[in-house]
Amino acid sequence: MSGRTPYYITTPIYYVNDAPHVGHAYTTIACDVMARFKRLDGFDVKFLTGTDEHGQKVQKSAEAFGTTPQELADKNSQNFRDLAKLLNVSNDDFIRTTEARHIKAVQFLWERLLESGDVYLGSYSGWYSVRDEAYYNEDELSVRDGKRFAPTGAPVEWVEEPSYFFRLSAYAEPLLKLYEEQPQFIMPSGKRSEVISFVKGSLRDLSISRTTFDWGIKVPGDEKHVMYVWLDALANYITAVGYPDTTGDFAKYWPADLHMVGKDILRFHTVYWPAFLMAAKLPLPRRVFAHGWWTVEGEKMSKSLGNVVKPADLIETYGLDQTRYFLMREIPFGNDGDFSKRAMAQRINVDLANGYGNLCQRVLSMIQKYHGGQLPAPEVLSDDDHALLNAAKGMLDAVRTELDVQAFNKALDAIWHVVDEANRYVQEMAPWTLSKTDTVRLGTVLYTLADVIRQLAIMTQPFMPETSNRILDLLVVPADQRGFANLAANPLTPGTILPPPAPAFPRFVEPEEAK
RNA sequence: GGCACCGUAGCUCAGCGGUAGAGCAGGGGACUCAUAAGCCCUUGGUCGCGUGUUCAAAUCACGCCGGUGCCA
Repeated sequence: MSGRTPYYITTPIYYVNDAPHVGHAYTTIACDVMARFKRLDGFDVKFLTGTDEHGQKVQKSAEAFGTTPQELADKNSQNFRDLAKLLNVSNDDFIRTTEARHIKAVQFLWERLLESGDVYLGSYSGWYSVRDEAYYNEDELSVRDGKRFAPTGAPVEWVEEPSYFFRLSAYAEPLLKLYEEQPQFIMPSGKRSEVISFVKGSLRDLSISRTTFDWGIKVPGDEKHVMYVWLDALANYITAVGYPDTTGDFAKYWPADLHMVGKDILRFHTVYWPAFLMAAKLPLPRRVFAHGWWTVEGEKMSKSLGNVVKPADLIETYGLDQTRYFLMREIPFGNDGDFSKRAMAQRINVDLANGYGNLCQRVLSMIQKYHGGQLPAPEVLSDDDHALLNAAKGMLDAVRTELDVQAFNKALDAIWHVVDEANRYVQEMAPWTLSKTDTVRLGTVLYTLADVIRQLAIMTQPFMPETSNRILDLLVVPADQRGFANLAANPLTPGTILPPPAPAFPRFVEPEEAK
């Protein structure tokens, strides 16, 4: 009885040569928020993440470590699996490009590309950067000390070898038509303009196989060649829904609703990938969203500066939900952002501890203090009560609208509007006075507040699952009544005995410098 | 070099033709349920510079300066 609408969302697959940093965490958390939101909103969600394991760079690293590429991949893939767990991410699958299911899918896809007539054997000569796993033109390079470097600063080497090519040049028109007809295929819109101008500037055919190393998926029927790592990698999105079997999960989930990517890999996802899919006669994903980068205290993150922020350290220092909240709230998704201790502490203290957390604490404490911990029953509702309840009622639509375009920060703004209204309501109703003058009215006020907190906690689940659930526990909301359908349908039951409250978000105090 | 985008309060940004806005930070006040939190009030900007269009310009056009991105 699955009448639920499917929703398929993916992170990029992370390259096993990298160590997990805050950028990986950011992408993954953003996807997790979307996935959790959609599930609570009644969708049948598939949320995929995983690792990209082939390529010359991995082979070289393995050689340098005196190990095999497979061993290196096994070890480092596990780091990303651990990261997902550490971040409390709710992915439904974790794909590795070295898995049999993927190799089978990619080889099948290759044959479809061959059939399309858009793959031909030629020979490639040009500059290649192993570090970037990308080809460059002569005029893009700079020369230092007699060596050539890509615009990214990565060294390049001259490669000359037989290679299969994909006739990407034939896809300029269809791609431009796609961008035109589906304006939200590439987001944010600034990135869309960049891709359009890139495609208009003429596309060259793409080399899609290599013969000078062998850590990759073999080209069917010509095993001297391994496939270009990006062709291999991009296909993970269809492997995970069962391709080449196009019934079952593929029929249900494909095309993907959202590929979330960092801005560095936008071109692969908005030019190469749709072109491959068109050639293979498969439906195209609905949206690719490119998010920005985080700097640290105003500086670019880099190994040489030694300022790379590790997710585990953030969680250790600030807490998991606090970190998730900060990353989603601090900047408009798509923009670059700056991570600073000051901004982090401010968000935690102002929004979480003083705003949301303290609201819960003061209300629940008053229920203990004035009502013996038993949830009061509401009597006649006043205009003030209705105003607050209506604000809460409006949250879901507002948040849904914002998350439909990945405006995580605006979604949180909308929720916090209600937090602020509720704190104001407490002040205006002054339950501490009512406790002496009008206990009937007191009961109504406290009940109203408790139910608004219930709705807030339901709404914050996608962003801060752990703490939200703790708040819902304090309100004794049954586990099966925490979906968005329960917002209006299942208000709190008067008379319920509530446990003694505990603060949801502690204030963050910078540890004293040890002297 | 070409094409985009950006330059608005100390900070981050919204507004994009009709008497300058929000959050945070700063200042003051009344309260006390609460995580010394919350609430109310408040200081603060010739909207990068210049010219033009218009009855009217942060808002449109052109030029310049400064910054960012993509491409070459």
